[in-house]
Amino acid sequence: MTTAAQIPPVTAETPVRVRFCPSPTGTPHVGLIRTALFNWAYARHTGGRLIFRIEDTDAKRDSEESYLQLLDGLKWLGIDWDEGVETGGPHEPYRQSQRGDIYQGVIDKLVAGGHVYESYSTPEEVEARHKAAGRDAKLGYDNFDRDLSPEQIAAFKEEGRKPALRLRMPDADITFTDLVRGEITFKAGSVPDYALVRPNGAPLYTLVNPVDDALMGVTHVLRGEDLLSSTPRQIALYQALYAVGVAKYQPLFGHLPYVMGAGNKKLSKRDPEASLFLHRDHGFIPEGLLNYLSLLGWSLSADEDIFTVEQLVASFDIHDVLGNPARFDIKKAEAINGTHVRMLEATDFRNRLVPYLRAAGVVGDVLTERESEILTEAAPLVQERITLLGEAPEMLAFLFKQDDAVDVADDARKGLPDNLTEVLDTALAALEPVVSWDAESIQAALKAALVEGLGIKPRLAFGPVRTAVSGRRISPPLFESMVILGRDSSLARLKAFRG
RNA sequence: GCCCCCAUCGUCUAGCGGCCUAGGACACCGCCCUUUCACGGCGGCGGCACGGGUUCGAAUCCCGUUGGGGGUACCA
Repeated sequence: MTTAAQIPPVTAETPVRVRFCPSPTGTPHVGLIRTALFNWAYARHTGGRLIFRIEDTDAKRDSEESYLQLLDGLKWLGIDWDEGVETGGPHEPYRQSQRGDIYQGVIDKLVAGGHVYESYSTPEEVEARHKAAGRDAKLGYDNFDRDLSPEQIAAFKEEGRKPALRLRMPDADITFTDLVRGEITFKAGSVPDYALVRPNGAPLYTLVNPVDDALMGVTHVLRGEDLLSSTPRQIALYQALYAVGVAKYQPLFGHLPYVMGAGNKKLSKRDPEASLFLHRDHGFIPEGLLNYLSLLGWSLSADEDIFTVEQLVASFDIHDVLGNPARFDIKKAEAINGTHVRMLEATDFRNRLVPYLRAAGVVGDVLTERESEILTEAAPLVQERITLLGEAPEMLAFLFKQDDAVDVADDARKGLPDNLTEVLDTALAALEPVVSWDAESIQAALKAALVEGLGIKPRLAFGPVRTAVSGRRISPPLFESMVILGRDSSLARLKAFRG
């Protein structure tokens, strides 16, 4: 721009202040979380501060429930903030719905400084003018009210009309260097004057978002690509805010690529894959989800896909973020989660299973001593077999059931051999004299009797035993499972299954 | 219509002029390990959208085309 009284830019020496400022509408979306994560990682990487602000200026769409979910989600993931709702800070309040007086003060200054003007045109009138002139109605506002004469204004007032307030866009190209995309120029005249305040006096997002960023001293605006085209308007506003003493400097902008769903569409809130809590319910762990989300537009190195949040923080730089949209691939997300599940320390893993077992009704609200013991012994058996914690209940349920309550799955029953009774009888006879009830002894006894004695293949020999004990075709390692169940339970299940 | 963004295996990406007969991961397909299922190991399949430049040399720089996406609100 060529305007005089340039607003100073943020420099490398300016302490980093980033913000995450969602609107509390609906349940947390993975794209939103990725934005929060990158802001957080950049703040932590640079030793800067993260501000958490709530943009609830649309009473019709915002909800308290959604606000609470945002807090819940961030807390679960370990994304914390230095200033903002709940924690407070030097720029309170952090909910825009409570900042009306502040905005009014800024509006007054903008009006007094002549940066905004009254606009009496209704959207319908603008559209009608475009049509009358043979232009596309989609052109947007036509700057009609920019130079209204005092007489015209008086006439509108006479009619009882109330004006919206619009920012006068400078008549010059607007260029800025996007932190992820590089230099971007919007040609002069391509952005019409836009509304900052509704005719009823209510401030719009277009005003309050930059105003709060300015007031809170935000240095790096890292947000979704969908806001890229509103950046020239914000830069123009910043000039005005600087002129009236509200802004100290011009922040840097970085527009993060979209998180796409299947096909070529942005992952929508309707899409189940977009729901943070659905992923949590399925058994994603924070480590795994954060790792995967980081990979959407960023990478640690050429050949490492698995890393911790500490590594993310140590290496994350907004300048390394890619500009192209990334597809959310649930398969890869799960694979990465699985790797993190396996990296968990055994006790930690065991404890994280509890809520999932509880939700599935496998254990009660409070673990009994026996349940706790079973879980401790069984958890290591499934840690390498699941990618999502939610897979554990189905795999472990049989260990917590009464011997007469084991249900047999259809596919398990279908795979049974013709000589089922013979196999079970032989297994029973081999197991009864086993003195030391440990995995090695059980395996040795069964192998000798079935594989060597009966001459059948291991998978055919152990399959019936597995089904009798667990009711499943697939289970944690059989012998270890029988150890956990104990001799009495194991034999009782074999007998019961034989009928 | 106008404005803006994006373009390497199916997907996420490494690559920032010679190290590239393009590397890794997920997915997929084989084989090995194996009491099921996994895990793990080994191997395979598969890509620089197209066309012009610039250069001794281009996936890398420039222009164009095509394709995709977003914006064009008195929503955020």
